[in-house]
Amino acid sequence: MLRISDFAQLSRISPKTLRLYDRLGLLKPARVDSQTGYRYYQATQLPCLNRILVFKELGFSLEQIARLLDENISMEEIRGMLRLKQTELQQRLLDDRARLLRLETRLHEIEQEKKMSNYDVVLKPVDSQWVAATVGMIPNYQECGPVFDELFDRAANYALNRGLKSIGCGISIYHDTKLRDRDIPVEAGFSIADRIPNGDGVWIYELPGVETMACVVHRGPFASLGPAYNSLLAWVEANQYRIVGSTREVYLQYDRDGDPSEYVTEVQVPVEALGN
Amino acid sequence: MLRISDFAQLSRISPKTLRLYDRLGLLKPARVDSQTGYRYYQATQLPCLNRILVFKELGFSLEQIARLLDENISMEEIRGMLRLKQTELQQRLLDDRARLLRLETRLHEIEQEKKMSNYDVVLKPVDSQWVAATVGMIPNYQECGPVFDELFDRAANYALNRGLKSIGCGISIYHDTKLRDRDIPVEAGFSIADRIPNGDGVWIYELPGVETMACVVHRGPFASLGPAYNSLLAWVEANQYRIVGSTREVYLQYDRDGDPSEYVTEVQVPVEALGN
DNA sequence: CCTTGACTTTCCCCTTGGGGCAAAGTGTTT
DNA sequence: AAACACTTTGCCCCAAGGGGAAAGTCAAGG
Repeated sequence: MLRISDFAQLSRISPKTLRLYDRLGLLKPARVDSQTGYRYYQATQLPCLNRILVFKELGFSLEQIARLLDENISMEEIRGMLRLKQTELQQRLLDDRARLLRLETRLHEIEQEKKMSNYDVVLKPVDSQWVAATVGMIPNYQECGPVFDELFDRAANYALNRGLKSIGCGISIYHDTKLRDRDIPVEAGFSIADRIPNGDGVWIYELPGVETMACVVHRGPFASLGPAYNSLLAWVEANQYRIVGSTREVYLQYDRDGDPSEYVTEVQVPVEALGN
Repeated sequence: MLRISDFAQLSRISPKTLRLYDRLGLLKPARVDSQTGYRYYQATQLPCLNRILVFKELGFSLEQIARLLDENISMEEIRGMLRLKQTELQQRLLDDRARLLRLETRLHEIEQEKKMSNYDVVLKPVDSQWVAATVGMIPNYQECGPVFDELFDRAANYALNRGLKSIGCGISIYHDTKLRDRDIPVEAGFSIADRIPNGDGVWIYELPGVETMACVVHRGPFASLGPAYNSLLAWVEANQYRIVGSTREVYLQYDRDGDPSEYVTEVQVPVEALGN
């Protein structure tokens, strides 16, 4: 009969941990002195402990291990749990590889430019939302202000006249950004909470959600959005994603008569992981 | 000015989490009403939050992120932290790959044999230890009992006559196991707590520790050690390790006149990861 | 036989990054 | 003025133990 610290030394598991395993029912001591509460173990319990350690090393929680050690468990169920853990591990490998790539991209950037980019690209899902949108065409990216003003005004006036008490953020959508850099078709509109009918060249529809949207937030006038786009697109390429939809701009903070340096705009582009 | 849940919706971060970041100094609200304690945020704080999210996604702790966002941090220090995280991630990738391999090995075993092996192989470091050992030669693995008995007796008697109050586990070491299966040179001895001089063909020396020892525990008579060896060696090969030292047997529970089915023996083989 | 030191027990608090819930206070709308 | 949505702080919870305290237990030395 071994005392707890002897068994601990034999197995290289701390007494604290052995007490925990006792409490959780993973490994009961061979005998517990009912007078003193002292735990006594036997060397024959080492194989059982080793099985616990193997499962732990494979990434199972102590609760799952308790299930795996249960007498009444079928081989089928064990296999199922292993399979589940397998796909879980595979997923984590993929995630970690992507993470490492992002980290190395950032390291490169720091080492090349001696500073950190002003833009941080995040991936997030975007929910679908109802919008009141107008459609137009801008001549190019420099002279689009007046066109947008008119499009947004039309959408806003229509929605408010139709009884909406408030409208959400302004949103614009650029289609075909790759094929042309002039005479670009755009949508401009607002997210809305309540549904109203179409009319006056204003379409009410549900802008679909996007599972993975690469986003960057820009602060300042629209004329300085260029670097934000550059950062976003460089990130997408460096981290092995592919653009799978239309670019959006969300005007989080905007006041036509306010200080442009206070504008806050989120640029969003739907992406999909390239590699596997 | 946005209330906490508005800002939460904008950033897809829960109010709870925003409060936590406030408390940890990661992201203070633009204004806190001193009367009510209400937190008010501004859209211009989104870039800062996004930087936090990026670092979090890279695997940094909130405490580390607080350091990374500190104004007084140098580019050098940031680079250092990123580099550290990089090697950490690389190591985790290696570990996870090994883990996955072990898991798949086990799954294969279950699917082939419809049951789990009786032996669980664990990796652990083994410390160096002082031993009192004798050297001998066994004709083969079947008829080694008498030789071992004599070798162990000699070592034990010598140690006890030299004043040692107690001796530790019996240990035997097999050299050259690959080159021959008969006339095998072996060492047999005991771990000891105090150092005594050599003599009578008994060597006192420090058995070196092993960084990574693949171990399996067998319960039962020595004659049935074969399957334990088979499991251990099969595991080493399937999981891409290489044997880098002499096999050891540690007799954790042994009584020459006791019931052999109660014997507990640990078979140890020093290994090293093959792949990289 | 007694003391001493090593060991063991239980109990409580701590770690990360929040989630859940309760009570009490605020803000906006009808 | 009441109703309802929102916010605040505070407390407990998760996993797998680590650290330490107070009290009890064991074996060896004097």
